[in-house]
Amino acid sequence: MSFDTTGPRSGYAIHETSLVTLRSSPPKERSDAARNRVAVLAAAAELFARDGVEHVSMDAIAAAAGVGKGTLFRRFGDKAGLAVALLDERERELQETILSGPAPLGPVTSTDKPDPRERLRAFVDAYAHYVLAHLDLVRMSETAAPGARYRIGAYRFWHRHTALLLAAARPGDDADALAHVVLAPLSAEHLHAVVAEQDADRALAAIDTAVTALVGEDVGGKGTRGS
Amino acid sequence: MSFDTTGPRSGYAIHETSLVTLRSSPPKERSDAARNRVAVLAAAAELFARDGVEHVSMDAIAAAAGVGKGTLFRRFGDKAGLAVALLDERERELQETILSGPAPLGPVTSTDKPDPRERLRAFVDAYAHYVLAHLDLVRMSETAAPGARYRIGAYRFWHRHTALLLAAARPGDDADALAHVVLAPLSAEHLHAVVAEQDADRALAAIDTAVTALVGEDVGGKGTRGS
DNA sequence: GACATAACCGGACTGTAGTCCAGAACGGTC
DNA sequence: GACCGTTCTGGACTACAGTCCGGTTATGTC
Repeated sequence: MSFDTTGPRSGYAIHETSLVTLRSSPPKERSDAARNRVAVLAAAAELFARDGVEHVSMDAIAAAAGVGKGTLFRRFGDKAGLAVALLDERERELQETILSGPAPLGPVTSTDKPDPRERLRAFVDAYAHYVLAHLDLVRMSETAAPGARYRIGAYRFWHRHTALLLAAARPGDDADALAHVVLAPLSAEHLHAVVAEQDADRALAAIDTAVTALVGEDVGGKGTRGS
Repeated sequence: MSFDTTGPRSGYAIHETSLVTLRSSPPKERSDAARNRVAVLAAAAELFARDGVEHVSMDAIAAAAGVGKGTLFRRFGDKAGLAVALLDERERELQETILSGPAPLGPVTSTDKPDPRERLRAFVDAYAHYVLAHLDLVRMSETAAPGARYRIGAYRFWHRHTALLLAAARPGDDADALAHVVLAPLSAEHLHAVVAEQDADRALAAIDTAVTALVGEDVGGKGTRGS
């Protein structure tokens, strides 16, 4: 539970009521600690790439990085934390686009204000692609410890974003609760299983179908279907 | 992976294309094996009730049952398998109602043929209640081993059922893929997290909102909403 | 540059899931 | 009731995640 809070990582924190960027705590990090952090991340990335995320033990990573196990766990908490650190960079990109990038993902558009329905659909699709692209790593970050998915800051970020869009698209509904439902099929565990059984395109299409049914196609909003 | 297939357990198997009841393999079970199975299940149930599912180790169960660890794993495969065996009874009840019980859950109605939309909503609600009632145990059965949820026969049963109803309610869509999406927010891991953060009623209401948006209210089918 | 203090380091240690296999127990046969 | 192939048993064994703490090293101060 005691986590690394010193390093220049974990880019975003979520303000209670709105999405806010916030560089994490003052970059006070001892030089040896910094050296080790880099060594660990490099070693982990290499071992994961070589042997597959599932077959790499924390001992092996510590050994490859030339670092003790204690150091490894002190900095990253657990296996999930290590995965989060490795994903941080790429995740940040997506987060930045969502916060301040061009439509449909972000809020920036030349004409009028962006449509929350389209933004939601675009977000779900983009996020699903992100998870699929780093499936094993994300899966580890979500399942290494029970309940990990819902504890990490990133999930709260995605949840908040989803809830804000839902609140705009479906006023009157319980956006916070609905957002969890929308995010459920985007868990790495779920996508992993579905993709293995069917294939990615069908899974993505089905998710889009469900989201579209929930919020509708676009502003013209003619319900969703008419049987 | 090598599983117990002898005992009178695991009530249903799923035929490739339709829902079929099928008592499992011939009840050929050696008397010592039967004795031990009962002892293990009884010991597990008691320890779980006393100390909480999370805090009971397989060693402890084996010891309490007066049985070796090897026996425990041979019969139940892993922790998830043990949970499945314990849930079997209650799950079977729900399955039976769905297969041959009264509407809205089952297909039996006095008037005309049952409406798949209502049946789907009823099923989702009933299943969610079932999971919530045995949250820790179901959670263990789904998360003890990675991907466990999607391997156990029960999931395939629920998935098949959901897919059949979806195929009737939304012809033209990819029912198999959509069924996975519908089941995603019903995972124990997900419900556990959401219930801890909000509460059960909001979670249930949100799930119902989403399902209703997907299939509509009833046969009268006037789309879902019109902004 | 010596000192004090806080932060960090690493490997021995613990607890648990899951494997393995030599031998015991079963149950059918003559 | 003795024999035999099959199935089951149980505890020693491995591998891994995660904890703990005495010793070490960086950094700010005089």
